[in-house]
This record gives sequence, structure tokens and C-alpha cells, in this order.
Amino acid sequence: MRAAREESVEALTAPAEDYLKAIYAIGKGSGPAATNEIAQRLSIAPASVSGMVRRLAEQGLLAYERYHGVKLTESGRRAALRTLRRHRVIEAYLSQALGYPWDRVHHEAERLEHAASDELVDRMAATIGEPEVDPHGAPIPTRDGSVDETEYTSLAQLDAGSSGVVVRVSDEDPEMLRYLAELSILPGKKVTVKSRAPYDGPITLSVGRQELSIGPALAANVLIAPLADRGGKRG
Amino acid sequence: MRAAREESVEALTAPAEDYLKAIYAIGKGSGPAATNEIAQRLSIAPASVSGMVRRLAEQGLLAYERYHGVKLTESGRRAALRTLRRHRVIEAYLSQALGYPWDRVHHEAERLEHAASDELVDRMAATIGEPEVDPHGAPIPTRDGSVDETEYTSLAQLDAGSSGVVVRVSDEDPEMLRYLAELSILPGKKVTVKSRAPYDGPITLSVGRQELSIGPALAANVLIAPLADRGGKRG
DNA sequence: GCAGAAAGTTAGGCCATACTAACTTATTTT
DNA sequence: AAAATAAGTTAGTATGGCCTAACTTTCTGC
Repeated sequence: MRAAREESVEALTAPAEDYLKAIYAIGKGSGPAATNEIAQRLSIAPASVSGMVRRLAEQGLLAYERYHGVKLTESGRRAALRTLRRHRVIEAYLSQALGYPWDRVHHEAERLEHAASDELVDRMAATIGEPEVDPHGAPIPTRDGSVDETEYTSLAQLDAGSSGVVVRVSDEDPEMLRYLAELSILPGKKVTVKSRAPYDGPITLSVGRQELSIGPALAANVLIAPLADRGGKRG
Repeated sequence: MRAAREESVEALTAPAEDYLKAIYAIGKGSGPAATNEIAQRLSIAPASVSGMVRRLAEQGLLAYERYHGVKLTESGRRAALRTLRRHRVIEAYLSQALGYPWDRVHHEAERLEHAASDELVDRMAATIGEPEVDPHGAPIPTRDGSVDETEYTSLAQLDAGSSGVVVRVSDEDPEMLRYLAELSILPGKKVTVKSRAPYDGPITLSVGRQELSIGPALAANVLIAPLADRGGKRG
């Protein structure tokens, strides 16, 4: 068995790190990822994915079976989490230490995550008090590669009458983030679903003292930790 | 004349930025740079430089005459200064805001300078009070592209009996930086040359209360703003 | 002013990463 | 289970950035 030789510690290129992150996100850490899905997430042609995936598999980062998608190996998973940690620590640092607006930290972190050393990232984390989540509520992997992988319900799935605390919003679309901030739908806020119109209609909810209505597409981007039903209509 | 089309605002690649920085450093901002010198500074083969230099010239960043070296165009100079500003602001920020050790800020900044946005760099600069020099004493270009290009004397050129203030030390060699720090030869310190042994022999100087001897190779890496001669032996 | 040395360039490769077009395999539908 | 569709791969090409080897130009020393 000489496979171990392939897993040498060459530094990963920026595109390689992006592939691993994408595959991690698609498979929620351990599941398989389809070629087309990777391509779509990275905005590249599916044909390009085949080639890159082969190279990453040769490096021992992916388990790849032709025509059947890929999965991260243990070493691939570690690499993905390392990048994810960098990304999220950088986001948190930009936001907390430099007053960077929350709708733009993601974009900046996308580039910095490939350039920042682990030492820098650790110093950033220490400086802002070892945060556990990034500004959008995404959990920050620890130095040794563990993460909270709890899966939350999205606001779009919450029944009328239910309440919950916003734990996380998706981070990529600046415009959406600005809108959510305007509505004060932010991590930590308590929301209650008042009603849901049928046929993918608007969802009415209360956040703090406000009452507002949002579409299901937006609601799907808001993850919730449900609270006990406050005893209203059910099912 | 359609040459202007070539000068479009495509983002520069990291290697391109490195070439421009090197050419700037060699030509002190405006002079010509020889192929071999660029190659040496970037640790690549001279043949590789020819190719890259052609591409950069096509983009309007360099004035290139085959067999006669290159010079930065105005647009190339601006690009070089933009990168230099990023580099030095990042160094200053790492040092002041994150307690990064001064012998390692250069290395970290070398990668971050290609990834950090102008906005980030401006925020960093603002956060640490718009510094004018980096931790090694190198002047930081302003947002609008001006720099102090004063040329200082090196400690190796200072006559016995002369004094001066250390304004800058070269930043690339961590070991050297640690040694200089140990000797307390740091920007801002006053030094006086006590004596110089002939045939490139050691230079004896006083720094604060200490008296010490260094070789000319090291002394050449320390730039000095001379003070009035304190009236000793001359010539 | 010419020979040899030094400097610089071209030629021909290589690798990573992307692309399109054409083909193959897998899945779904009927 | 055959046909249609979707998903995935291969083939061939491009580009940026690097390499070595071989060639050309420029400079230097007599």
C-alpha cells in the first residue's frame, strides 16, 4: 500500500480549496456531491469539474467513482474545514474588529481565506474572543477540525403559530443581507410565524414588535432553532 | 491610436503585481530594470521574465524595448504603488493590531497584498491611525499614489564619527530582523559610528548605551538619516 | 574593431485550470 | 425493455506562468 504517499502536505491551490468547500457544503460534511451541483455552485462548466475532481482524488482528498459523484475523504474533510474556519474567522474579524458591513464580509473573506496563514487566523480569532459563529450565524470549525453540524429548520418550513430563534442566514447575497437587516431578521432574534398563505404565498411573522411578510424564497434562507409552540392552532 | 484599449482595468494577477513591485524597487520608482535583476529578485529564470514582461507591456504597464530592459509606465507605476501600499499597510496592521512579530509580517503580507481589497486596506490604515511607515520604516504610499522617495544613506556608508537616526531596515530576512532587534538597531534609534575597520571590516557603533560591532553586509541593510557630525575626526 | 563574456530572447515543454463539442453512461418515462 | 432525457466524461483547445536549452544581441577588454 503506497497510497499514503499521495496524501503529502502540498499546499492546496485556491481553486482546490474552493472545490473542497463546495463539496463539503453539498454533502453537509459527509454525503456525496454530484458533478453538476459542484459545477453550479462554483459557476464553472461540468466538464471542468471532472478534471479537477480527478486531480483531487489523486491527492487523496476525494473518493471518486466515475459517473457516481464524489465524497470527501477524511483528509479532504479536514482541508475543507480548515478553509471554512479561515473563512468564518475572517468574516467575524472583519465585522467585529474593522467594522466591515455584514453584507460584504463574505466577498472579502472569499479571497482572504486562501491567503491567510493559520497563525494569522488564530490571532484574529483570539483578538475577538474566539467566536463560535460568524456574522451570519454559521458555526466556526475549531483549530482541530470539529464543527457543530446541527441542521436547523428553515423559516419556510415553520408552521403558523410556531416560534423560533434565528440562528443563521445565508451569507452570499449582499442585497438579501441588507434587506434582512432592514427587517431586523438577524441571528439571535426571536420570530413567530403568524400565518402562511397557501400556494407558496407570503409568510407573515412577528419580529420584536414588528409584523411583516416575506416570500418563501427569502424565508428558505433563514434558519431557525424552534422554540416550544406557544400553544395555538396546530397541524 | 487604439493603444488606450489595452490599458483596461482588468485585475492584475498576483505574479503580475509581484513583477511590478520588483521593477519599481529596482528602478526606485522611475528607472529602468534589467531582465536578470527582475529574475533574481523574483527567484525565477530570466527566460520567464521575457515572456511576462511582454504581456505586461501589452497591457500598457511597462515600456519595453527588446534587449534593453523595462520601465514602468505611469499606469504601471500606479499599480505598483497600489500593491506597495497594500503590503505596507498590512504589515503595519499585523504588527500593531494583531501583535504579529516584526520578522514575520513581511512574509504574511506578501500573500495578503494580492487578496485584500482597497477598502479593507483603507480600514486597516484608519484603525491604526493612518501610519506613514511600515514596521521596518518603509514609507506607505497614500491612497492617491504618492510616496516619499527620499534616498537615505546606509549605515555601511557612514563615516566614523557620524551619527544618524535609523529610518529603515530591509524587511525580507526574518533572521536578520531578529538579530537587528536583539542589537536594538530599530527605526527611530540614534546610532553613532565609532570606528570602521578597513578592508570591509567590522563597523563599531553605539546605540543607546550599548557599543557593538557589525559587519558591512548587515550595515548595508540599515538606512540612516544623518545627523550633524558631532565634531570629531572627519574625512 | 573584434573576440569572448554577459545579458537577453526564442523555441519548445509542462502543469493547472478553464472552455466547447461530442460522446458515453445512468435514469426516467412510457 | 426501448426510447428519451439527464448526468457525466473525454477530446481537443486556450491561457497564464513557469522551466531548460539553444540562439542572438549587446557590452567589454584588448
